[in-house]
Amino acid sequence: MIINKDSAIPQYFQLQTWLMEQIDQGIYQPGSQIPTEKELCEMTGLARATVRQAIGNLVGMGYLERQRRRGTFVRDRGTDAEKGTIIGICIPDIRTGYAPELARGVEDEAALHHHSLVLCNTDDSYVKADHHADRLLKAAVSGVILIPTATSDEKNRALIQKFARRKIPVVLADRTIPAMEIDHVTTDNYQGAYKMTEYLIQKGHRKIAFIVSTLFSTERARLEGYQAAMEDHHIPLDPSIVISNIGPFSRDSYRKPVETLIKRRQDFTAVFAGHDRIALLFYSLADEMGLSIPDDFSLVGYDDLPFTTISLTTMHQPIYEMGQESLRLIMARIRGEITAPKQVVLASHLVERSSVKDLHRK
Amino acid sequence: MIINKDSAIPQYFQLQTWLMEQIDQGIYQPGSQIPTEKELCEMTGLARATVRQAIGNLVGMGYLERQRRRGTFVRDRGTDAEKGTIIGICIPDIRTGYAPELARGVEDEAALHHHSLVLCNTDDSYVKADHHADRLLKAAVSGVILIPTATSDEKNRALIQKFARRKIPVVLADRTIPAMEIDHVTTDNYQGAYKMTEYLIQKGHRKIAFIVSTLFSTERARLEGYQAAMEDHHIPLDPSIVISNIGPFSRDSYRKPVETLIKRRQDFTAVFAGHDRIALLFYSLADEMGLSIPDDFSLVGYDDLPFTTISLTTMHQPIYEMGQESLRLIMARIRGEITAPKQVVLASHLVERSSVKDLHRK
DNA sequence: TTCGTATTCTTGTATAGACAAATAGACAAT
DNA sequence: ATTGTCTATTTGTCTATACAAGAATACGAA
Repeated sequence: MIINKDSAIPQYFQLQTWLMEQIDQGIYQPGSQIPTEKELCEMTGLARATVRQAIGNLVGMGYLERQRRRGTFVRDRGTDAEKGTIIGICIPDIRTGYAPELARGVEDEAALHHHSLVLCNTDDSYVKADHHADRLLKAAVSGVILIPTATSDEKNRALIQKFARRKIPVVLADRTIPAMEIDHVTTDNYQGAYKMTEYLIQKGHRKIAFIVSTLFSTERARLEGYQAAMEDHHIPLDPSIVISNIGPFSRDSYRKPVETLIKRRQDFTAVFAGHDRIALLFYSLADEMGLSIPDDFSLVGYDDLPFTTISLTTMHQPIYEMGQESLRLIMARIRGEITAPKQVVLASHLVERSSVKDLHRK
Repeated sequence: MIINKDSAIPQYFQLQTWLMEQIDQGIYQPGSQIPTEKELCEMTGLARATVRQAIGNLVGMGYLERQRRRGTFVRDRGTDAEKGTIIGICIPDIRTGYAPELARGVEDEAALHHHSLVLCNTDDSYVKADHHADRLLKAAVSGVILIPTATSDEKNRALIQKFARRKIPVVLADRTIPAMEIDHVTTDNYQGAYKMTEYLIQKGHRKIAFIVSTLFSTERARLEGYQAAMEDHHIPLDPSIVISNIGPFSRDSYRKPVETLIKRRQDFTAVFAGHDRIALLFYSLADEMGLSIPDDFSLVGYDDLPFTTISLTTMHQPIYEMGQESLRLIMARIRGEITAPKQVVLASHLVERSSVKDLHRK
């Protein structure tokens, strides 16, 4: 019946596997008693020590629980539900940009379902991300929410592969990797930038400077949206006021290009900053140079970070919701509720404040 | 010799314990081979099955590793080092104040030693913190870094007790609990506020408004430092410009008291804001009311958060280092390197920017 | 009915012995 | 020098048996 004595598979292992199947299939319900050792001996024709070995292993694995004289029972909380699921999150830097908001969204959703969140800061460096990956594997996480680093798609793929080999699902948040079939949660950056550009055009701006780093899929999409909007409105693109060959954002490294751009302000009437932190830098440097926004030039950003001292017109991204969705997606994947790669795209909306001058009503 | 056959303690257990002791004491070095089963049988006079039971348990516990034909070896990485230690951190909100900087300090130090950090946001609520505590216990964390919530000391103590019952050490970061012997890492808020107040006095200010929430040990200490400095300089305290009976900070709830205070600006020349986020609110509201700092009144803060659009004179707190120290302390406690409660107090320093007017040189 | 005691069942501990499987190491053949 | 073969050793798997310990249950006395 259950045990094949001629099989190369050890008999205790056969019994162990069979018992696990019964439990997983719900034939032995959590909390209920499984047959006694003696009964299992009779059922399988094995010696008691062999039966005990199988049961002993399952006890060690958290499937069963033995009680002297009373019998052996299926553990109420199955194996990993016991510890609550642990999810890893790899973000560039918890201190900057939208990372805090995203992390909070993920964590709130995780707490709601009694999961735990392990935090990793990559600083957009592949090497750091790789070390974190090893650490997350050691900590036996059940899934990973990853914001791809500012490196080649190749390396980001390798990183994901590292988890895939251990059957650990990965969900990309915010940024994506081109030509890769993988779960991800983003906003429609192309549409967002398109609409923002149209907004500026509608306000009478035709010379619109643009600054992003093409290292990131999000910012590439914004660049494309900007270009498409300009073309659709038959406005010639001026490459000299489009800066895209720069690295990941830092105030220091962006200072020079931004300063240079501001000095050339006779060539444009508005600046579309790739994200709010760049826009903030424009404010700082404009202030230093004795200029004011939107009097000397108009400015828009992207993200809608919670700044309180400036009044920036920007594209609101639902960062918190993106975090929540990411966690929901990874949990659905872990539970095997979805099989095909799923892409969630959230809508953004324009938040009009006072950093753009309407050129029509001078 | 090793085994007492008459003892009530099972013989396999005696052997198991003995082997663990040998390993812990380094008599059997990591990576080295322990005696073969046969040898152990001869050494102890036990049957091989009994010896195997002891060894089997130790293999399950991660102490030993069996290799067919080669022998049984002491595992290189001892038991919990295997999975890396998991540390929990409970902070009010990862999005606000110094929380991101603190979390980053903790995480960097943790990553350096291959530990993992589980993030919990308490929103300064005891109920949320309590739920997080249950979750951290389930996740089997080895230690917890806690920022006490804005509730009674009683409840915060109960929270710590919850961990203590499970022998999980807790380190308090930033805030402390009065009359409690527990590891903590703080800065000297009393001294810091004292020095800051002296700075204002030295700049010619005598009517200095002060605003904090006494729910927090840090802010209480700052209030005391302020009062002591005023008294030491024989300046009478004016209770009408000291606001302390307010709850945890939020822009909405602080808006009214701050506005009211600003309207009474004929009663003071400078405001000492309990922390930078309050100071930032002063900037916003002053701006709304058409006032400017430091022309209409001087302002100082506390924390030195990385604002880039205002130029606030403030007390720099080494938040990042506080995070690092917290992690070092909890690890030392976990490893049992310290026994007596240890308090780490880090130094702050004044950062002079341009939010204070020197009243001497009008 | 209630309480204490004896019985019985189930897991816990322990022994003795056997064959299987894998591999280090010695030895032989190429 | 390399390769193949054999042997001894060590862990892996398995059987059969025995008694101990603890808990549920049945039974009998108060």
